[in-house]
Amino acid sequence: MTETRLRFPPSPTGYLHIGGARTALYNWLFAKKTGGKLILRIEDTDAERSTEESINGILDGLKWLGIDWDEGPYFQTRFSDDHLAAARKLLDQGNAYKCFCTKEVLDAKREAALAAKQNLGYDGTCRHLKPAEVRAKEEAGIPFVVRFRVPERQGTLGYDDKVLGRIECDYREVDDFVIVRSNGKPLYLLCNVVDDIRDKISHIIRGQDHMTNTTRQVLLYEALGAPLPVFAHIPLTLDTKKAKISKRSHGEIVAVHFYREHGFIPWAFNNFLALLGWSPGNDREIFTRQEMIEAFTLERINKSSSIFNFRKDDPKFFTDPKAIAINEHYLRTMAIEEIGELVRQELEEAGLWNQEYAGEKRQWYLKTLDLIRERFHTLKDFATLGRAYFAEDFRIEDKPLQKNVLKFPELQDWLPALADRYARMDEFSAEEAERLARELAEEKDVKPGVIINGMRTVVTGQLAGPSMIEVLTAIGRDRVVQRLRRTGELF
RNA sequence: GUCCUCAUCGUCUAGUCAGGUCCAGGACACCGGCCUUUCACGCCGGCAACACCGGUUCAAAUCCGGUUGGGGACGCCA
Repeated sequence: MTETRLRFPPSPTGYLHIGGARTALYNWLFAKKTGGKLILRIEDTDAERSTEESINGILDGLKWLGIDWDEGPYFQTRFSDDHLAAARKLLDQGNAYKCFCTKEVLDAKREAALAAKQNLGYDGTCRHLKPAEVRAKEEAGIPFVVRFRVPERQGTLGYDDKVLGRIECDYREVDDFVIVRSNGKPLYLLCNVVDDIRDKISHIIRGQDHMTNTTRQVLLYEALGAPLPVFAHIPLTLDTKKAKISKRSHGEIVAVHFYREHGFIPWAFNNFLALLGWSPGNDREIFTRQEMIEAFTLERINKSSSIFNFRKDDPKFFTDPKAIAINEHYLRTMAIEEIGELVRQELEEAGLWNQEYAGEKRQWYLKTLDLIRERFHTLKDFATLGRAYFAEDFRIEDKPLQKNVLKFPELQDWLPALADRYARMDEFSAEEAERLARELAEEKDVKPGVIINGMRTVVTGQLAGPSMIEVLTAIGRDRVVQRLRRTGELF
């Protein structure tokens, strides 16, 4: 069997969004699974909308996700000679013709058709122009586009789709489409096919929004004398109102960089994305890279589109709850050393990183992460909710402050007193520290919870957290004593 | 308007090709309980779906037809 060759061809007109990322992921998975190659091709033929910034954004997004490619990035505009040669060939073969209809006229016709609820396609005005007429118009300097001449055949054309099965369409339904602009620049439908032929692409995995393009491109392959690749049209991701997600209407929430900035673990996000339109056929949902590569097949991609279930302005779930759940799963189960690396980046960004965490304090660092990761949702939480473990300038949240501290003014005396007892201990052990706390509660005739919860608030700033014993050892005697002694400042 | 296409819990989905093992399984979310003098994790339990109508068949989520609903495309964008 010859090598499988896949491609991911983003147009650099904006950031990488989750739909594109998922398409890239599926291509990547299939390439890896079949031992093939993934080609990255930047389709920048739309000069007006393509930007350098966007190219970098897409590359960064893919790198963050860990989707690597074997060839490229190629830039489509570098191959315009190939595209124009193909257009020339089609023109010479009679598979294409020059069309002198102006954009204004076509737009007007389209608008009229839309208003009259008529068919929208090109009416073929220039299709039957005689050679002499063409020559005359050319000599008169009238600009023209090159249109593909859809064969006049009975019956249907189509292709076998790996996801959807046989797709067919009547020849009469396909309008003559433009392959070269009037400014001489080739268009997507043509460029895409020419590049795929040159790059020897064997499998095209792309969104279902390309289905009508594929129908037309099938004709291009035939006219260019090239074999058809395997097509797999994957379902689209829609928003909760079942509209196609787009950068324009949804903004940041559908951007890959949003998830990087919100502390997602890259592979966890891939794992979520993969499940949006694919399943292994059993109840398995969590996969390592290797496991997913092995499990992935085109046949198991879903036919129907899925909904990206983010709820705008939801305080608890800032994106699809399942995405967060999967991220949490990885956060709790990944090897602590790996988490350590990811959190290191967060701490560095927040200015909380201490080089000793990689050296003599490494054990403490990893143990602390392991202690606090249980109730976190994203990598960001280590630097925010977990700030008290790494710095002194942590904020005491208002809710626990009210509930656990201010409600008991006596704590102003009790907690510093407890701090003194801690300071006097020969050896600071968790068990003994807890015993002393309970002893104090008994002396003052209050429930231990008053002391313990007050202490948690003062020491960590949080309403919730690991058991107090563990917190004490993680933060360490010196810092605990210091913080308890300053309880009065909170009143 | 035309063409293409899809249809199982709120969401992601298993089951559909090879009809019976499915009064439909898992996950997320939600609700309740256990654990925990915090909160979570974990564990246990609960809620919740075969779009509709016909046909084929001893038997239909599964096959066929239609209806309805959803999505996509119809650019000198990609």
